[in-house]
Amino acid sequence: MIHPSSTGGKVSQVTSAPGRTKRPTMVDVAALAGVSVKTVSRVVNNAPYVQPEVAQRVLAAVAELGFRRNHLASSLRSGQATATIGLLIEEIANPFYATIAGAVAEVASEHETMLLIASSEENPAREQQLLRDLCARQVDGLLVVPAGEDHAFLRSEVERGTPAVFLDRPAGGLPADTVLIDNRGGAHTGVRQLVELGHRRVGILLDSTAIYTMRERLAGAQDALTAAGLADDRLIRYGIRDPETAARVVGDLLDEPDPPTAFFALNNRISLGAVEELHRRGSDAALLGFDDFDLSRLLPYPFTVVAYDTRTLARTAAELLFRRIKGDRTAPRDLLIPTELVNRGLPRH
Amino acid sequence: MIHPSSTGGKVSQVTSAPGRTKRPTMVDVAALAGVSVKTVSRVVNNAPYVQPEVAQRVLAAVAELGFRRNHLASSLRSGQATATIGLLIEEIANPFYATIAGAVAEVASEHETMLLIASSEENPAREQQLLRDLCARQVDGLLVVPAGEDHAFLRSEVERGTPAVFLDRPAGGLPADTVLIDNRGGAHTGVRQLVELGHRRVGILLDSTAIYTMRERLAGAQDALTAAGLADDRLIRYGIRDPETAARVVGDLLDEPDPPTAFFALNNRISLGAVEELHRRGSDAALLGFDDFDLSRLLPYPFTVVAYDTRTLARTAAELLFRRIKGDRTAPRDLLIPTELVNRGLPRH
DNA sequence: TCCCGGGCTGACAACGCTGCCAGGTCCTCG
DNA sequence: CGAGGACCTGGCAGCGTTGTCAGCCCGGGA
Repeated sequence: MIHPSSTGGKVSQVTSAPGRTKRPTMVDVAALAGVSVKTVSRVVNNAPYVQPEVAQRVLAAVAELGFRRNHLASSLRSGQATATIGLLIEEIANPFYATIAGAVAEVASEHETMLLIASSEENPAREQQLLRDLCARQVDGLLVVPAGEDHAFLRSEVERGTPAVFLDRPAGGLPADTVLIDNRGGAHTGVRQLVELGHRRVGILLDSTAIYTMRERLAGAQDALTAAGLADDRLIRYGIRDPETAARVVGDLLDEPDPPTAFFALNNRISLGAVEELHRRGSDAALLGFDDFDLSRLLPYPFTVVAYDTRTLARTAAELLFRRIKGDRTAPRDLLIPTELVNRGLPRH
Repeated sequence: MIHPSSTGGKVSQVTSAPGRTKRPTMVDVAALAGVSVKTVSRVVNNAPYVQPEVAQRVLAAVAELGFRRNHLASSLRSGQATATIGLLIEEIANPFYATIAGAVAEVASEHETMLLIASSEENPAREQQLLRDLCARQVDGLLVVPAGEDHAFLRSEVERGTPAVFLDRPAGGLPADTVLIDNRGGAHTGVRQLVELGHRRVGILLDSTAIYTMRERLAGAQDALTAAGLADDRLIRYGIRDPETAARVVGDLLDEPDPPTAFFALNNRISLGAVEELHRRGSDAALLGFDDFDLSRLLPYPFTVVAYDTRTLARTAAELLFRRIKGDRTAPRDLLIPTELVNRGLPRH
C-alpha cells in the first residue's frame, strides 16, 4: 500500500522555504481577471458562451499566473475519464514488452490519453497489487499481459466500469477480451515445413510448460510431428532459460548417437544460444525459432523464425480497449494475431 | 488538449446499463459498518486510535463491498504526493529508452511510486505539451530526456514544487539537475586508441550536429585527432540516419583514393550499417562505435565500442529525483556517467 | 470529590474543479 | 408590444477524501 501521508509532515515545512510558491488555482485567476471561477472554467475548457474580451482577460490572467488546470480535481469532479490507461507488462526493458509499450503509447496518444506503466516481474502477487493500484488511480482502462493464472479479483473492477483487455496470454477466471498470438498454429506450420524438408528427428528446446506460450507452441509442434509419425519425447528439452543453457543443450543433443538434424527453439533467447552453438560447431542442422528479434538477419547462422508483428498485437489490444472505454458493451472477444515464416541469419560461408 | 467532457454525456447513460454498479465510497463502507466516514478513513490509512473491533467491522465492510480508496480524491485533499512520477523520453520502443524506462520503473517501485510515461518523438512542441500535461496530472517529479533546446517554460512548475531531472541531454534555459554520459571523454579515448594503433585516416560518421550527443562525441573525436595532428574535415560525413545510409557512406569512403583505415560511428544505428558493409567487402578497416547494443558481440565483424551503462544513467537520475522529491533543495547537480572501451563482434574468419 | 489527559469517535469544512440552475441582456418574430 | 430564444455570467453544491477540532468516556491523581 502507498501512504503518501507518511511524508506529509515535511512537505508543509518545505512549502515555506524561499522560492516555493503555491500553485495558482482558478480562484486566483478569477480574482485577477475580475470574473467568477465558473467563467474561468469555461474559458479553460473552451466552453461556448464567453464574450471574446472576457475570455481574453481570463487568458491573460492564466498566462500571468502560469495557471495550469489541476487534472486530478477535474476528473474527480466530472466522474471518471482520467484520460489515463494502465499497462501492466512483465518487464519494461525487455524489447518485446518495450515494443508493446511503444505501440500502446501510440494508440493512447491518438486518443489523447496518457499511459501508466507497471512491471509485474512475472510475479502474480505483484501483478494483483499493481492492478489494484492502477484501479485506485481511476484509470479509464487496463491493458494486461498476465503474470498470474487467476484474475477473478479484477471482476468487480471490470463490472464497475474499468474495462480490461488481456494480451499475449489469456486471463484466468474472468471473461475478458483477449488478444493472442497464434502460437500453436505458427509452431505447427514451422515444424511441418521442417518435416516436409525431410527432417525426421527434430530437437525441441523450451523454457517451462508453466508458461502459456510455451505450452501452446509445444502443442503445435507436437501436433505436426505426430501427424507425420515422428513424435519423440526424448528429443524435447525443458528448463532452458538463457542462451548459455540453450547452447549447452544443443551441444549435448548433437553429441548423442543419432542426433537431431533440426532444432526448434521456442523463444528467441533459446534461438540465440542455438545459433551460437551451431555456428561454433560449423553444424549444418536446420534451426527454427519462435519470435523474431532485432538483428536476427545479421546473425552468423541461417535459420527460420516463426515471426509475428508485436506492434499489431499491441495496437489491436489497445484499440479494442478504447472501444470498450467509449462504451462498447458487446460480449468479450478473442482475437488471434497470425504468424509468418521468415528466413533469417547470414548464409553458411 | 484533453477534454474528457466531450464523452461525458454517454457515461451516465452507460452507468445505468445492466451489470454496472457504482464504485463504493467511504460513505458506503461507513454506512455498512455503522461508523463515520472519518473512521473508515482512519482504518483504511492505518491511522492510530481505532478500537480493534471497530477496525474489524470496517475491514469486513471494505471486503464485502470491494471498496478501494480513490487515489485521486485522496491526493487532491491532502496536497501533493500523487505517488506518481512522469518520464518523458523520445520513443518507448527504442531499446535505449526502454532500458531507461525499465531502470526508472525499478527505482520508482522501490519508492512505491507509479510511472507515467510519454514519448516526445523528438518533437519539441510535443515535448512541451506532454510536460505540461504531466504537471497538470500533479506528478511528484519529472524525469526528462529533452527533445527541445528550451525548457524555460518548466521554470514555474519547478519553482512550484515539481522537481525535474534531465538525463542524457542537458536542459536549456533552466538551471536543473542533469545526468549525462561522458560523450566527449569516451569519444576522445576511443579515437586516441585508434591513433595509437597507427591509424592516420579516420572516417567519422554521424547523424546531425543538431543533436547534443552527436556534437559532444564529434568534439571528443576531433580533440583526439587534432592532438595527433590528424584532423581532416573531409573524412567527416553528416546526415546519416539509418544503417542503410551508413553502409553506403562507408562504401563511398572506401572507394575514394587514399581511403580511411578506420571508422568512428557515432551511434549504434550507424555502427550497424558500417559492420554490414565492412563485412560484405571483407575489409580490414578498424571500426569504433559509440553505444553498445544487444547482440553486438555476435555481429560478423570485429569492432570496438565506447560503452556505458544505460541503467546506471537512469537509476542515477531517478534516485536524484527522489532525493529532490523528499525535500533536497541544494543547488542543481551535474553528474557524468563514465564510458568504457569494449571489444565486440566475431573475429575475422 | 473534581480535574486532567489519553484513547477514541464524529461533524464539518475544504482540496480544485465542474454540473446544474437561475438570472440577466439583447434580438427576433408573431 | 410581448413572447421566446440565443447569448452570457455567476452562485451553489458536490465529486471522495482528509485535516481540524470538538466532544465523548474512563481512569488516576490532587
